[in-house]
Amino acid sequence: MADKREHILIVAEQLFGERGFDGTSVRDIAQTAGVNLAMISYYFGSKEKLLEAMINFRSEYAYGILAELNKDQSLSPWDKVDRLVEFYVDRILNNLPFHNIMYQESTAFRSIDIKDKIIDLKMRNLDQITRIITDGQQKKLFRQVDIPMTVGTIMGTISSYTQSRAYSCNILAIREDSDDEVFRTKLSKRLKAHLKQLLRAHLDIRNDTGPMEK
Amino acid sequence: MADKREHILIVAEQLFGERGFDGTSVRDIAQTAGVNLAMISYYFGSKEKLLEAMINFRSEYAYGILAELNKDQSLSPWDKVDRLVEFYVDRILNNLPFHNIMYQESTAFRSIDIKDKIIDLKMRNLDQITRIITDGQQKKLFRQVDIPMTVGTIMGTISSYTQSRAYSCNILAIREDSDDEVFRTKLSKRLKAHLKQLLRAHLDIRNDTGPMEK
DNA sequence: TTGAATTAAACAAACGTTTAATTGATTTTT
DNA sequence: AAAAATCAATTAAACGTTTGTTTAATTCAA
Repeated sequence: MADKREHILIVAEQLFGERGFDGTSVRDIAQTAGVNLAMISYYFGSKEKLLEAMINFRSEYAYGILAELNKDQSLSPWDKVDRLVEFYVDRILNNLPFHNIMYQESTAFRSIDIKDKIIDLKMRNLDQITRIITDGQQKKLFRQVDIPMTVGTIMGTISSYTQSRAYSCNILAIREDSDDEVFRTKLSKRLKAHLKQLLRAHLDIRNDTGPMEK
Repeated sequence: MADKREHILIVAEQLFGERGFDGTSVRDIAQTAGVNLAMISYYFGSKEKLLEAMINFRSEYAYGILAELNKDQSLSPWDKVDRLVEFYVDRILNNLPFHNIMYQESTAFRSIDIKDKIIDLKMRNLDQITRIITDGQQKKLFRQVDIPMTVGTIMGTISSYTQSRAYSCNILAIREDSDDEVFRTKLSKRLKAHLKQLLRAHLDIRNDTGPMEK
């Protein structure tokens, strides 16, 4: 085992993601990770600090890519939106356990530290997406929309299908015990296609609301 | 206290909604409800069956209204979509604790009974909304969209803002300790406006995707 | 030999649930 | 009408686990 500390983090991520923070005991983690119970206190101090360490561990890598997307001058705003959708769907689907934890922990307020970290993460997301959309607006391609709500739509749509595997499999018309890869592939395609179509219509300046046909 | 059993259910709903199922002890519930600890086993059998009873208790009332909306012949599909948005935003915002529980419990699989109940609830929602949208499609007002994904968008957008009060208050530009009513009113307005605008663009047959301006 | 890594064992507290006794009102019997 | 019986409602206490954390001893490499 190369890095025992990291190994514990990954095992804990899996379990927290499946059973929730309160639904997972430190004994569960220790046993699954194949380490002694006391090692968790030894490395992290407490169960709660383990969660905090996990958020730090996973947050770092997420920042770079979106910022890069924004810098790329060669991409049109429309291309950027498509890339954005692909980026988020891929990132969430490839990190389902962690996403589930963030998802659950943003409701529960475990500690001020953790709460602030999660809000910080969300704010950065919002900030990056805001730049992409305002850029499109300045170039007269996108219409005026409620940007924070639009971000909620993107994240919320994805979450609503990562949250309940049973329901999702039902919709995707695959067996509930299907391979994880099959599940992700099917869901990824479906989500990306939907979100792209949705955002094209939502953002396009030519779709600014005229009178409705009755 | 008129109906002690119901009173326990309501208190438990509050606590589960705030702290999660695993984060709430039966002693918490008993103390907050002002009843003896043993009464919870006496009335419900177990903590898990209390949750099940709660889902039954809350599920019943939800069905009627949407079905009625579908029957109403005088409303155009566009009107129905607007009503739909208003119905869902209101219902969720007026039942935040229960919504949070459903939200959390659809990830955790507490028991097969509970899982099935939640899926059943979701399926009924999907079914009702499907009727509204296919109706609009048959009348050549709505274009072809991925209906289950669109439902996910509606529910997910709302959830993404009911899930984390701290973040939402940040976006709504109100203080985090604002009155509950203030929070709901502001969020309701914002969500309804956004979702209506979004769905108008998304569903309108005139917005069927032509080539994008570059 | 020093100090970090690892262990089994123990800790007190909290957990969900059960027990056995008691209350209080309603029904049945005298 | 009074007494007895019945049964659901309620209680304090205890049950056996499980919880997160700590201790003190031991291993192991530097």
